Amino acid sequence: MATPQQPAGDEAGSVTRKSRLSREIVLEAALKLVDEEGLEALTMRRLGQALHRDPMGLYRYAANRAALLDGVTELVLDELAIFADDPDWQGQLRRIAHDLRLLALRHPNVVPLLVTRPLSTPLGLRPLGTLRPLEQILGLLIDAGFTASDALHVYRAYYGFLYGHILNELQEFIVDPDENEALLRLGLHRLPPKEFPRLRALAPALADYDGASELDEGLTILLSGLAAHLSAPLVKKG
Amino acid sequence: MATPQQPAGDEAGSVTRKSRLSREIVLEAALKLVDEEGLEALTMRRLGQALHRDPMGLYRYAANRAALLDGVTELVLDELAIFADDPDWQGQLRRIAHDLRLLALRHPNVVPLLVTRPLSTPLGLRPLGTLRPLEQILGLLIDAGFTASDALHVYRAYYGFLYGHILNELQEFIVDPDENEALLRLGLHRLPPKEFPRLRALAPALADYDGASELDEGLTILLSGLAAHLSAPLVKKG
DNA sequence: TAGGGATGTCTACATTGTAGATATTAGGCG
DNA sequence: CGCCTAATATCTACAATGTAGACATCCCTA
Repeated sequence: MATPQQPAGDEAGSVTRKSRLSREIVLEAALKLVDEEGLEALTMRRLGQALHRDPMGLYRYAANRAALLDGVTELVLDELAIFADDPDWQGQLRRIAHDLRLLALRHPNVVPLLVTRPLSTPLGLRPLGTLRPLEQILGLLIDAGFTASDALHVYRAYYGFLYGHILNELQEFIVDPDENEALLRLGLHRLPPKEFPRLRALAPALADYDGASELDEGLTILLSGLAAHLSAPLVKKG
Repeated sequence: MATPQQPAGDEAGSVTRKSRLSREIVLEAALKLVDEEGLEALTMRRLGQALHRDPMGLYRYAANRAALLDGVTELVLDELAIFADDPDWQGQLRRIAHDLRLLALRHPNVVPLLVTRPLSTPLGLRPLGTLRPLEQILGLLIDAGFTASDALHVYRAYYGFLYGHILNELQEFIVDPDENEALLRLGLHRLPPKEFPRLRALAPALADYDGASELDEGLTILLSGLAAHLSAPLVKKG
């Protein structure tokens, strides 16, 4: 009578009688696995054993592995909150950018999915969760006074820059944080000095990358430039 | 005696006696495979059979599959020519950007590698071929009068934007080019109208994406903004 | 002509995604 | 209360992958 749901067919004694699964639970377990052990650790069998389930059962919640990956990206993007009614579009875009940056830093192993999956899925067939930010930002810009097609231009430049920045920042990677010489810390000592003089000389600058402010400066340039070149609404700051 | 090199142990008669391999030949075959059939078609066995060789032999030219992928990205980036002595840095960066864009359009299946591989390899350990553009652009900017650390800032903003644009452009994908209604062409008809009104309304604008000019406009904004915010050299146009 | 390092080939194995058959459960109707 | 049906869970099996390790063969040099 320990497990009220089960009529004692399963005698083996492995106690964990599992509560009903759901797509959300599965995806969250998948995300956890990716966060902790990387993308290639997310296999059906590993995920199954993380959930104490038969791997085959997971196919009820994701048609195949690709769909599972899509689900994970969707789950991550859901963490991004967009308030489409803020009239300060520049401020709003700035906030979103920083939010997405932090999200990427929190889930670095998911970033390849974020940038890669859409490349193999036509716009109209993507998971809705990944299209929602696009729709919402378009709404934000249109509400702020942009033409629909100008809104699209702004969105493209903005999102392009944002994703590019995130990729850049995640790439500049510290090999050995214990080392205090910048050249060594970044592994740049391997590079032939003749061929890569400036890269090597820039080691210290590379080593202290302030991603947030670098992103912010770029955004300032880009957003004000966009505002100037297009049918810019007047609003600027709260 | 048909095959002079072989002392008649191999009787089966498959005639093609293969000329000596080289890393370049292997990588070029790999690139061809990726271009024609996509990334996941690049397996050791498929590549082996494309070269009429035993798959195991390929491990002499690439330590493992990951190294093979790195080699392919290196090969592709080698197509990019950078002339570090041009004093018109803006013009030069513009040209490079368009070159890289075209390169990406020519090898769309390689783009995931371009943006993804560096994420799993620390800067100092990357294939030299992928670091060369960075070094050269730094040289270009420094020669044009930028501080070394300003050059790095410019590079980051520039390359970030460029990669972002390329990703963006490759993502906006036509599902059914035969269809002449934009909504259908992009597969957007699947989206619930209530939730995605602007995206659906923008279908025509999405359908004719002029990547080159979109890239160019973004660059104009970004480069002139960067020049204004930093220790900008005076030179502008040839 | 003999040796030896480089190069090529074969077999084998662990791991993956996933199809398909089979067992087990839960709920509705007599 | 008991059976039938559909959902759900589990097992077995298979083809494909990367790659280790043993073996065979080549070709150049001495």
